[in-house]
Amino acid sequence: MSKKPNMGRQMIKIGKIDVKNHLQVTFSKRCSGLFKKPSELCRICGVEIAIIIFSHSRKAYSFGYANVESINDRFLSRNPLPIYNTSYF
Amino acid sequence: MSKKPNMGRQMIKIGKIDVKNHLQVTFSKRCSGLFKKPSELCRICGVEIAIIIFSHSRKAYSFGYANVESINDRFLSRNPLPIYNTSYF
DNA sequence: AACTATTTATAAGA
DNA sequence: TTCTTATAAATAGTT
Repeated sequence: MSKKPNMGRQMIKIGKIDVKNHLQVTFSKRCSGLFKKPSELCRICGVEIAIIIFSHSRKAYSFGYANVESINDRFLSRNPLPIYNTSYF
Repeated sequence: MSKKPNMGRQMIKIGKIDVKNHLQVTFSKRCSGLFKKPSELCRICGVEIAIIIFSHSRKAYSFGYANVESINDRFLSRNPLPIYNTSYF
């Protein structure tokens, strides 16, 4: 049969992918991985995390992880919170 | 000398850590890891990503990754974008 | 903060 | 898009 062995994960240099199909696949794979860590950090350390992604088509995907304790805390304090810092724009 | 061998990374169950010092260390370690992936996704796939973390003390840490191309695009279109989706609160 | 064994994420291929 | 596999990357426990 002579199967070609799997090359496994390769080290890539972090830069813009120009092959459209490859970009789509990579984006899809990485997106699904992206949300695990914040979700875990929230559950482990009890912080709240929000992630916002703007795709090329300017669609906004947002994901939030929050625990009841800190939401309640914030609600009671009625302290408006900054959403963006200057680094964002 | 008889050094005890390092146990290496252990699998943890994802749940709230109650030991304060341990939590601080874990938060610190994971936070530094957390921002690499979005940053890479931005540079690889050319999307914009923002992350917001609310700590226990209600301090907000936000980090944004954006490329010039899409910022410019958004600026020109003057299209206001939703920041939160319903899952956040 | 550094080390390292091990788990987790993922690039390439199917 | 989903699975497999080899390997890169992240990290839990230790020092």
